[in-house]
Amino acid sequence: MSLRHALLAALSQGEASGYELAKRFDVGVAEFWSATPQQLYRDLERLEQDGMVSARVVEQSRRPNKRVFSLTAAGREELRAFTRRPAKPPAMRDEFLVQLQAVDLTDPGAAVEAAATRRERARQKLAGYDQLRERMLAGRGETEFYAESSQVGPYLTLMAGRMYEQLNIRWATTVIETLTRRGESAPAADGE
Amino acid sequence: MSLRHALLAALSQGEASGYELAKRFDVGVAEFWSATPQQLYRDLERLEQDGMVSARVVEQSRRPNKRVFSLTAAGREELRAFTRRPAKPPAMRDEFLVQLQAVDLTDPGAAVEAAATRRERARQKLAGYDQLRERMLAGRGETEFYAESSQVGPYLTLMAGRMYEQLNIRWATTVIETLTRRGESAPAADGE
DNA sequence: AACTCCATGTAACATGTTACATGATTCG
DNA sequence: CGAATCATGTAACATGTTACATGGAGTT
Repeated sequence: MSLRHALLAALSQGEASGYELAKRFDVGVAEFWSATPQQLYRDLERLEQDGMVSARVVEQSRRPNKRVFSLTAAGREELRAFTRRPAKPPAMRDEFLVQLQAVDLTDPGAAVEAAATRRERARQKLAGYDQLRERMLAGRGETEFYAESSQVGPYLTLMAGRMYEQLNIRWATTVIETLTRRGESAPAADGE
Repeated sequence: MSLRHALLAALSQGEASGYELAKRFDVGVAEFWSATPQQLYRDLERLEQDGMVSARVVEQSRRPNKRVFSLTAAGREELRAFTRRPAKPPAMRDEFLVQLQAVDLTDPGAAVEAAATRRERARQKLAGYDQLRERMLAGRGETEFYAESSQVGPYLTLMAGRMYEQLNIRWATTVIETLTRRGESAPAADGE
């Protein structure tokens, strides 16, 4: 029961429609909680029924109307209560690591390609995060920012995302180099 | 449908019982794929029905008997096919990051504590990984190891786990310092 | 004319989590 | 004697994923 909380946390940064939240969750900011659009729509419904968020229809001229959600007092209270409870340990699901675990019984070429894909993805994510960071800092240094801003939370989670992608880049590079070097010296493990 | 593949990958390192796999998944090695014991038992059943693994009952003297699972030829083939398919992007679920995202509207004290817990956990995981690493290297240097071993896959995933926990330690430290410094200068954001 | 973007949803299905049950053995 | 460890499971429930549906506006 925790996408609900992720949604509340996202809405604590300001109101948004389901579609906008879907983009945030699918693409970028929320590197730490993944969800598909369908989940969002479903859980927003439920949050509304539970009185945690309220929806307001915004009519648009040459676009479909949208329902913009914002936190209610109850929602804010629930979010506060959540932040005081101990957090569950993080859970990861990484198919590429599963594939790599079994690399010794396959063609390492596929793994090298997959690592390159991973690295490229990480670079793009990192670039996105860096832009966001510039916008948040708005010309100030980190120390100034910490003193002035009321957005320390989002900044710290953004830093987590940045560090994570930097790690991905470094690590993927190691994987590529290691497997490539092996492929050269040993003539590849063909068959069993 | 991918815990199945994680199980196949785990079994590619040698046969194991459900209970043993549960420990690997719950505690340590498989930092990159989390699962509860119940899931494992259920999916092992299914894998057996599908002919991907075969079970062998091992009678034990002063312990309950156990069913030890190993890959069948079909299972190994399925695993190979899986490693050749493009991997889905990784998915993370991290409650602490959700809490931190909303830190600006709560007491930062709870977040500092949570960060300290996270750091402690990361240290313990890292220590476990380091031990495992020593055992894998068995006195050899990395270069030697890469040249000799048929366990490059597990080693590389282990490295990913190590780097990830090192990141956690560094990042949690930043969070603690930042929030503590803020708590000193500003007299804490009480109420709204 | 075909395609992408905005915007929201339903329904069916697959996975993951929690609570509970069992029963012997070893450790303090 | 109570707790932890080994070892496996069932059942109920909560979440997450996939496929499909709709429909106007702008873009190539």
